Amino acid sequence: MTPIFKVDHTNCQDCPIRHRAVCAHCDADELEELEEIKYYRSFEAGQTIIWSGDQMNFVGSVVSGIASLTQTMEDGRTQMVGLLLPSDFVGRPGREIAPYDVQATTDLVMCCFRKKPFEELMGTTPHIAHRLLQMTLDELDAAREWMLVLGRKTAREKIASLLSIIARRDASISKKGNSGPIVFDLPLTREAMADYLGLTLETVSRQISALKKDQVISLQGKRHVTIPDMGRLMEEAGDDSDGGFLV
Amino acid sequence: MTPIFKVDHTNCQDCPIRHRAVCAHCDADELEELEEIKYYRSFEAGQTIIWSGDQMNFVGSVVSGIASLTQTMEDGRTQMVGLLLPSDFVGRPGREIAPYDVQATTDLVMCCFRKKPFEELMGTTPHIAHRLLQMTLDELDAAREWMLVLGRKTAREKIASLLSIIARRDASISKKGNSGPIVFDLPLTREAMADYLGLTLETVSRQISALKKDQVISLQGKRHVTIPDMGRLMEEAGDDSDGGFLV
DNA sequence: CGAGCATTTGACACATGTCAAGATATGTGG
DNA sequence: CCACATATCTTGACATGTGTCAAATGCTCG
Repeated sequence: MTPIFKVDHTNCQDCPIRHRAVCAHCDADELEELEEIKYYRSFEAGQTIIWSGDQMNFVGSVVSGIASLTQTMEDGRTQMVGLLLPSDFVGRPGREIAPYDVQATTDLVMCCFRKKPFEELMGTTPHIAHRLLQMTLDELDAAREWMLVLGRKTAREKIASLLSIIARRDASISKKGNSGPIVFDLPLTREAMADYLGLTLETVSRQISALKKDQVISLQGKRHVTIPDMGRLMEEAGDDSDGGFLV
Repeated sequence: MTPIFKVDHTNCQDCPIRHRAVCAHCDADELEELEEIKYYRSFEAGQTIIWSGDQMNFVGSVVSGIASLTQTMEDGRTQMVGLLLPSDFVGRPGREIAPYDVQATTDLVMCCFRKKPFEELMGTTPHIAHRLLQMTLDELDAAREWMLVLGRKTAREKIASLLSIIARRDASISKKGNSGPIVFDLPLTREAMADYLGLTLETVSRQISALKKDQVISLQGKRHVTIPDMGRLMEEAGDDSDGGFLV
């Protein structure tokens, strides 16, 4: 059933996330140790990778595709609490039980490590532990940034915030000149966007239509977005338009 | 002006947060190194400890009292993104500029470390780095828990969630038998609660009145709260009442 | 070509925000 | 110790943004 997507590299040296993932700071020796406990897994869009409450017997990195972390209340209300992009880390060393659902939002490849050996490796290779601390602190900042969005922004600002985050990420990968229009594909359905933003999918749809009418964005099809003026979008997001963002 | 509150211990061995803070796993030698770069600072309720955008030249632990992290938009909307209790860590090794305001919500004592030496110590004493990773992962979980509150809960559920968090914390410190009424003082003004919950202070006030009318809570004065039935409160919070909480 | 999703749009309800007044605590100076 | 001044909190009336329910439209893929 599960299709195996191509992993077009075989060793860590050629890995596309080599310099950004949890293994970023590792030297050749350390990589060799990681190679021994790693394996690739592929998931198709929509598949659940880990169920909240499950035993977690691996941790790992997203190699390609997008995954989401979601929490669900008993009555079915759900909130996405994290969006995992290539190089992001999944799982928590030292914890047995998964606290959220992890789902593949798009087709996805993960580089997994068996949990026990990985935890042991953490103790002996400070480079891994240190990198994981950095990444966790970054995620904490991102989560707090998102708390402002959820708690204080209007629906329109929420949509603009989400679009500018995705646009910024795409820009940081494809390194275009930073003026001129930005173009990308939305990797999320309206429902996923709603779950991320704490809105309903109807409100998401309405606000996207409104932004389109006001020419803040334009759409080709449902998913292909063009942003003629990034500064304008960031104003709509309620952020400082001078983009004061520290990477 | 700034009153100096009593710090009734002089060395780390007698410190009330010795076994919970970033130094928890340190052995005697490591503590000695920390002693050399530490100093205490006191703040009175309402004082700002660090302004967003400021240079940060120290990191540290909350010894007593409560601090809050807040983000502010240009038009003045503010969202609290973290509540720091005794033993919680302030600041981020490897970062120059503070991303949020840090304020003393109550009178507060911090155990500060000069940033540079602390960062060096992190490199040489894995116990500190490891503990900081643990604590950061815990904070990340708390932040994500809070994203569900902000994004999906009603005003009444938000208030109940906040009360149950504070109640749970107080219970974990004062270790009462876990049935029977719980009593505590609210350390937050209605406005601070509103900023934490993404509400207005009027809505906070109304919902507290409503919970009081429905006998979920009772008040003696404005700040002194009694919870006759913790399970009931957690139902109101929309959480599983069987308290499925992993410490 | 038709079935099944994803998305858009409309009408209406309701929760929460806004603005304004009063009430209750808290502290200060006479 | 009292009286006033100030901050905090409560309550009311009304406005509005977002949710809910329902139907129509547009895609995608067998």
